[in-house]
Amino acid sequence: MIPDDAPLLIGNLLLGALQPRDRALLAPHLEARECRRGEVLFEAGEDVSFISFPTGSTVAALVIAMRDGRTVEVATVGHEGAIGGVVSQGSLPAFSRAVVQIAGPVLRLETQRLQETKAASPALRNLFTRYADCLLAQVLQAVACNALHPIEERCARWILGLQDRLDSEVLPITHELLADLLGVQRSYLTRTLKSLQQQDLIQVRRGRIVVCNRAALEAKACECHGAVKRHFETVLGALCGPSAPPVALSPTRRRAF
Amino acid sequence: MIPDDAPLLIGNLLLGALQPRDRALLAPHLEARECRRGEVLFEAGEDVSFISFPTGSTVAALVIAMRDGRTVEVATVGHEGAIGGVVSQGSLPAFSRAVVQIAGPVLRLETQRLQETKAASPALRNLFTRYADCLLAQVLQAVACNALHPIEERCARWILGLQDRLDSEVLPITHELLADLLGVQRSYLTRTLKSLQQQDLIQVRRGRIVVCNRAALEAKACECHGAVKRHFETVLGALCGPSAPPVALSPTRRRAF
DNA sequence: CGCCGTTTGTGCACAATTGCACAGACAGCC
DNA sequence: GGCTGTCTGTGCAATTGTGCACAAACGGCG
Repeated sequence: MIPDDAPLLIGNLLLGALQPRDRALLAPHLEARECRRGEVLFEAGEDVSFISFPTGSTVAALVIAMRDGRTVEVATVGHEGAIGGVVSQGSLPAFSRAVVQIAGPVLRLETQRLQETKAASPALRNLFTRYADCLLAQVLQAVACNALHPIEERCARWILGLQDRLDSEVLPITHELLADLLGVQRSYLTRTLKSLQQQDLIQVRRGRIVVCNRAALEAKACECHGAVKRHFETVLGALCGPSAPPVALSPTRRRAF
Repeated sequence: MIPDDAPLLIGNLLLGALQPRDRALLAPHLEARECRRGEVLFEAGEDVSFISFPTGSTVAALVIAMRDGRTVEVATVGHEGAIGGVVSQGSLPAFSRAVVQIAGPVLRLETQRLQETKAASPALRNLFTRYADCLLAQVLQAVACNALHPIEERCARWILGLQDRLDSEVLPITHELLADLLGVQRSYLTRTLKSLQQQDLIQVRRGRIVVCNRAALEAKACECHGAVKRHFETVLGALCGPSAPPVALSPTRRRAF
């Protein structure tokens, strides 16, 4: 059992935004787990029995695999949200696989418990509905982004998104993995990263990417990152933003998600 | 006021799948409207005060516009679903624009009415949650599809989707419009359509596309169309499928959506 | 019938991206 | 300190898609 105000619990913005009373309803049922990179939270077609709340710098992703084996990330979730049955909320089969991309601590909750608690608390219901709306917005934007924007811009966008969630300049990811997530060819992605490096936006290291000029990277990225972030701020900002309980990160570096 | 069993009302699969009792809760608040092609149901950023149920062969789309003016369709909704606040369900700002693509009758309902009715009926809540899950699945698949599949396959997929909703071989759409929806160049789309025509899958006419070999078109299309359709059948099939009230279409030609 | 605006067809240069092959570099481990 | 497996860099041909210009075809309307 986790204390209501445990840092772990507050390390997820959704959970952190709850009133102490609502948080107390969930806390007894939350299970802390450490997830490794690559760990599959649920597989496409499976019933989703747990909802996971990444905390700290843990990041998970919804991934769709095609018959030919190629995969793409279709949604990313960090400590700003939750993964699994966010929309369906029942015992429906998952449409996509969920994979841990950046290892770290996660809080798990049985889907059914969440359902019960939602029934009991309008504020909690409201919060999750708002998050679902944001998740959908993120995915809608990704559809458009993949249709219209060249890889370099999408790559820059993706780096920004990961940095927001990690809150660090150093992103532990290989070209290979990033290429898979973007759904592009590894060798071309290497060239793209090198191009970004030549523009002094990032530095490419073995197994990691270092952001050295965030502002310029934002300028290089497509507008999609900003559009989604703005929606999060509009819809969840008052709840998870500045007025939310402080997170264990240096204040000047806190971001919306 | 619309009678509970009016053909118009049953012409939307979601409304048609409701128990007569639940349908009676909504019916008094439904407003029938005729929509023209191009009509904007709501604009991005606006609060969504109405939810619209396309009936018959009316088709609407969620569209995202980029700063440079280019647009893409990010979700399509026909008589299998509903558009507007399906997920957010509250008075949150819409993330994307909603546009009528194929003119026809639509039933409108104030978002707030739907909220009230949901509060009163678990079955209705369940149905809408299921639909929201399917909508999300459709969008997730579109993210992957746009990332991985060449235009010809996506084009074939799109044609199948429209045909499902229209239930006709003849699709009233111009190259120009279709290119906008897919987010590709008109001149290239013309070539793509011609290629599909040369394979005897479709016939290209001025202002319309005629499907002449559905099966072969399905083979040419990417797997995405099938994957989404399967999810609809799994999640909504028992409700909106064969066991649902008959729709005014010839039985052999009925499709899942 | 003939005109006119819209829609479609096509040519061409070139940019973006794939696909594949292979060399080199790094980091951890024994 | 050297081996080994993973990760990164790069060369090159082929394909896919863009961007633009302009001609041709169609169909409704007066």
